[in-house]
This record gives sequence, C-alpha cells and structure tokens, in this order.
Amino acid sequence: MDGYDKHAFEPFAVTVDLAVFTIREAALHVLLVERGQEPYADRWALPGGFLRPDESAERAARRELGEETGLTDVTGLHLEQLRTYSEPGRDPRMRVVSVAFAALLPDAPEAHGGGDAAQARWTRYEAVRDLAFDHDQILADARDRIGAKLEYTGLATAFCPPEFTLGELQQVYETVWGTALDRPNFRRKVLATPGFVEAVPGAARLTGGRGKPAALYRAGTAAALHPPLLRPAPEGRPA
Amino acid sequence: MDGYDKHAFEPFAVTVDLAVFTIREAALHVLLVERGQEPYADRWALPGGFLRPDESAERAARRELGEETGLTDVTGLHLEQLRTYSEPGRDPRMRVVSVAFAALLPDAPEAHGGGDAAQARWTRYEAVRDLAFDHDQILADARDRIGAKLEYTGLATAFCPPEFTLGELQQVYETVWGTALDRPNFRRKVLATPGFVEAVPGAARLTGGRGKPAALYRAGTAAALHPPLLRPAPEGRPA
DNA sequence: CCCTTTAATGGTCACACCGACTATTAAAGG
DNA sequence: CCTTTAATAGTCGGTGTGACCATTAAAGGG
Repeated sequence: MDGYDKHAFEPFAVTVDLAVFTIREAALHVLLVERGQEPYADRWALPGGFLRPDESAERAARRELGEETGLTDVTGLHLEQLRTYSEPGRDPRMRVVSVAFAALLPDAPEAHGGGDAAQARWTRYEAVRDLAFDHDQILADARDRIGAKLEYTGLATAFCPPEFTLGELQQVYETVWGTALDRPNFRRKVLATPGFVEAVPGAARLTGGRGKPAALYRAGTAAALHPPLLRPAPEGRPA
Repeated sequence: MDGYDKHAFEPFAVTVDLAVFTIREAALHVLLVERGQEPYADRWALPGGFLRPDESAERAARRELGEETGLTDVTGLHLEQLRTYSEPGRDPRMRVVSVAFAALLPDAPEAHGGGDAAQARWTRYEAVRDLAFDHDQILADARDRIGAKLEYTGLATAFCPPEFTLGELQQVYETVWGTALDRPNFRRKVLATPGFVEAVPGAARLTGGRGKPAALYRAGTAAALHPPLLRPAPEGRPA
C-alpha cells in the first residue's frame, strides 16, 4: 500500500457505523436512529458518523456511541471492529467508505435522543427491516459475528452487568443463538472452562429472584475459551 | 452513520494492504515489496495501493494482488478482509485509512516484479521485521486470524492446489500453527467432519512420493467445520 | 403456616470424540 | 531383495457432553 506513485489518489469520505446490541426481555435488541435529512430521510439507520481529522475509527465509534446512547461512561463497553463497507454505490451522493463496529451493552438505558439523530430507539432484532443504506447487511453481518464469537470467546459477559448469575449468562447464549440450553450442562461447561468466569467472593443474589438464590460471578480474564462452548449442531447429525 | 449534518466531513485517502501468504518448503512465506520512494524508501512493505474511484476495497485488493504477484488468474484465490487501520499518525504525510486483506495462495509463483513496487519477494514469515508503516502489526494480525480460522473453517484448503493429499493438508496446519500433529488422528478428524474434503473419484498420487501413494481430495463445500478442528491447548492443562 | 411454584445446584450414565500408540500396506531407492 | 518412507488401519483409555433425575432454597398464595 501507500505507493503514491502510479495512480493519483482519490479522496473519500470515511464514516463509522455501529451495530449496538443489548438483551432486553429475553430478546436481542438493536439501537436505531431515525434520519433527519436526505438521503433516506425519516428512515431508520444504524448510529454512526464521520471520522474527525484526528481520531481513529475506534475512537470515532466510541464517541458516537456515547453521543447516540446518552451513556455517560462508554469506556468499559465492548466495541469491536467488524469490517469495512466500500461498495461504490452504497451512498447515493458520494463515495463513502464506512468502518462498521459492533457494540455490546449490559443493560439498556431506556431513553436516548442525543447526537445527530432525530431520535433513537431500541428495536427487537427480528423486527428490523428496510434500514437506510446497506445497514440491513451490516446488521446481519454483525449478528452473525456475535453469534460465532460466543462460541470461542468470553464475549457473552459483555452483555452482562459487572456481576451476574449463570442464569443471566445462559440467557445471553439462548437469546443470541435462538436455542434453549440445558441448565446443568451449561453450568458445568462454563465452570470447567478456565478463565471464563470467576466467583464473587461471598455473595449471592436473593431479593429479586423467584427461586433459589443464584451465586454471582464476574467476567474472567481468558480471551479465548478452551475448550470452546459450541452451539448445538444446526441439524443433519447430532453433535 | 452518513449523517452529513453536524460536522463537515474530511476527505481521507483510502488504500488496501495485502498480507499474501503461501506455504513453501514447509514454512509460511509472505509476499513483500520493496518501496521505491519516500516515505520508507527502500524499506519492505506489504503490497497494496489506492482505491480507485469506482471500485470496492475487495476489487482493489484483487487487482493489486494480480499486479504485484504477476498471477494471471486471481479469481479463485482466497481473499478475506481483516480489519481497517485508521490511526491518525500511521502515514507521515497525510491521513490514510487502509483496509487490510489476507490472501492465501496454494503454490508460490516464483518470480514477480510487476506493479508499482520496485521488486517483490517471498520471505519467510519468521524473518520479516521492520516493515514500512504499521505493516508489522497488520501482518501479525493477519497471521493470528489465519491461525484461528483454520480451527473452525475449511480455510486450510485455500493453501492447497485443487487436488491435494491429506498429508499436504496436514502440512498446512502444522506450518501455520507451528505444532506437529498425529497423522492418523488428523486423518480421522478431517474425514469425520462433513463437508471439509471430498475424495477425488478414482485417483491416487504415485510418482512424486517416496512412500505409499496417497489418495487425492478436493475442498468440500462446508463453510464452517462441525465439529471444529481445535489446535492443541497452548499449555496449562492438556485438552 | 403449609404447600405449591420456581429456579439454582448437584449428580448419574452412556456415548462420542480425542490423544497416544501399534500394526499393516505400498510405493521408491540402493 | 531389503531398507526406507509415508499412507492407511485399528486399538484403548480418558474426557467432554447430552439427556436425564434429584435436591435445595427461595417467593407466593391459600
């Protein structure tokens, strides 16, 4: 790269787009904003915006995340670059190259509205359709990536608050994968994977629960899960 | 994204960078080009170049791949987007955002030299150091990604010619992972994974080999490996 | 206050898979 | 013809996993 010789370089606009996920009411939700102006005025879209002259795409993504969600502290949130979308026709007015990110939030701060967007809203993933630009594609890619990374990384803890129960963690897997998991087996597997979660010294959750109080855990330090927590075989032959 | 409202957008130069891998003499090799001009003149770098006005990053990457390797047909080669590097200081002269790709070649077309670069050369991965820009980082990221994807996709076949033996396939894993694998076990695992490889109807390789002739296989159709072919546990506890 | 409901936790059992190993087969080379 | 080399076949024990069943500890209702 960076051979500035043979062909003159063309200037491009560079943006970031964010697929912000959270789990609410046992369903996967996505943060959408309503566009205020053309193109795609009044259509829903993923939050995002232009790169500023002196920030990286990662910094821009985190800044936009704060602006659009109204969260005061976005430092601890999981933010992950997905891929870059650069098809020539993806923006009707000019050449825009967009770096897409996925963000995972534990709880869902209810109201939002700050930032550029006219308004922002959490929407059930299944109900999302006809987004502006190629955002349907970006969102689908993001969801695939998240689902796959649950298998071999501790990413699921990014959907949980700092201290969580194994039941909540299992909820994350079941919601993202769309499958039910056996609770004792899930527990055994998670606890057998070193570095996935670690027990909170001397606590148990009591008040809210309906049944037996559950022990609390924190996210572990392992980047990769060994062995991985594989999702049930799609079909064909049982794993 | 794509809210052109609040902040004026800044123009950026957009490039693609390619980490082109092949396996030669049982060692991982990378294609490097020597830069002809400043910055980093006479330093080695990853091949790449500017996006043209009407092509996507994917198209630009494939075009550059053809230009720099001298390959006549780059349609079948595995090309995969890694991530985008956008740190403000990564190019000393101006703001350049670069979309990085990994490419995998089966054989190694010996000589090259076309394209922008002064010259191009295959280099052992271990011997690579002090590349221009942030290319050391890009290359390391690419290698990590390739190694990880061998586990849960059929990517390894992209290093092999259209018809290959299981021994060659095992070579790929051993070379990229840097570990020795048990041959009967590897064979059993590969053949037990549906869609990974399929036998060539009625052929066996004879002439070149020193021992018993090996059966030939083609790449299968499965995108993901179920179950995955996990690499030996790094350490700690045996898997 | 007791009994039901709910959910977490504990445990069993059989099977599949996997690593480590040994054995056999089929070529090339001297 | 014997040795070397590499592919292929098969065995065996340990472990992880799915499918279950059992127990515990809370909340809620009559």
